[in-house]
Amino acid sequence: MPELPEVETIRRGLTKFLNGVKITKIKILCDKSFIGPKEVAINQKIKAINRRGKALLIDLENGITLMIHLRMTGQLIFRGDENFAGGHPTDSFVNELPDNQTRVIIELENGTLFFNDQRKFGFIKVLETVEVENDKFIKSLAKEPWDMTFAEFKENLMHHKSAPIKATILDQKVIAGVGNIYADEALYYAQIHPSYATGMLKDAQIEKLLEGIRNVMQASIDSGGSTMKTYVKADGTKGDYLRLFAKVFRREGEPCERCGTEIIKTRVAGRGTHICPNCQKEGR
DNA sequence: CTAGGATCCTGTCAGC
DNA sequence: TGCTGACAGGATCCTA
Repeated sequence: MPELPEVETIRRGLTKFLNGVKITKIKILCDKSFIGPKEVAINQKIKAINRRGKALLIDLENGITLMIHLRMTGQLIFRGDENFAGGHPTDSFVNELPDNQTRVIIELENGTLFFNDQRKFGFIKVLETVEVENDKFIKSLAKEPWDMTFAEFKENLMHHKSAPIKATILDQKVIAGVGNIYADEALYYAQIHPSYATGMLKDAQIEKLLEGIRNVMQASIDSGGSTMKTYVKADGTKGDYLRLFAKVFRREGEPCERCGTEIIKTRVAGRGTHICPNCQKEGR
């Protein structure tokens, strides 16, 4: 999924259910999915839940932090008096758990948190809270979109002058939290072709792109991200949270909201890419 | 140093 | 039906 808005949505949701709650047991079903000694987290209360880029950081009272990265297919599903689910949206949000994609089970005083991950790219990692900032991934992460100035963004971009702009903004060292959905959405917003060479961008385009990244992510957070609520609507039918804010992502064949031209799907930087071929012309 | 491709892993879907 | 290859909301490692 799990790009910045989805992780932020999970952070907010889990904070509501897990803050101040004690972890009683951790069951690891897939060794690859849990890095470090689980014992240090047992019988510890959750003190705070933070986020950096796409990484979720669960701080415990004893100075331990559980860093969770969902990568492509991770999901966190809480079952208790109330239920909450976020991450890669699949039927596991509502199915009986554990299921065949459950990798770690964290039992708490007030319920159970399931870490599900079809492709096993994601992980939970045990760190000392004071060492989080020295973690290789966290350390190399650029600033959050809302903390980054135009000048910083431009400087980071210009380390990749010949790369396609889409590849550049997917680089977490350039700006934190952008993934395949928001890259496409932000480039559509700024009317820049994803293949355009980064070094060719004008200041006005860079400005618009940063604005686009912020706006599309904020719109997703405001719409509730990919949660159980957006996955299953109140009447029990399935929703699609992408439709709440996405203008191009998975909308190939539909008319562009701005000009009516049919949105197409293509391939840039090795990733599926959605554009309006009229609003985002090659070579600009 | 950057750029681009392969790689980790499992499941699904389109096309024979 | 059964097989095959492509692809998937991410990041790292390897090579040029």
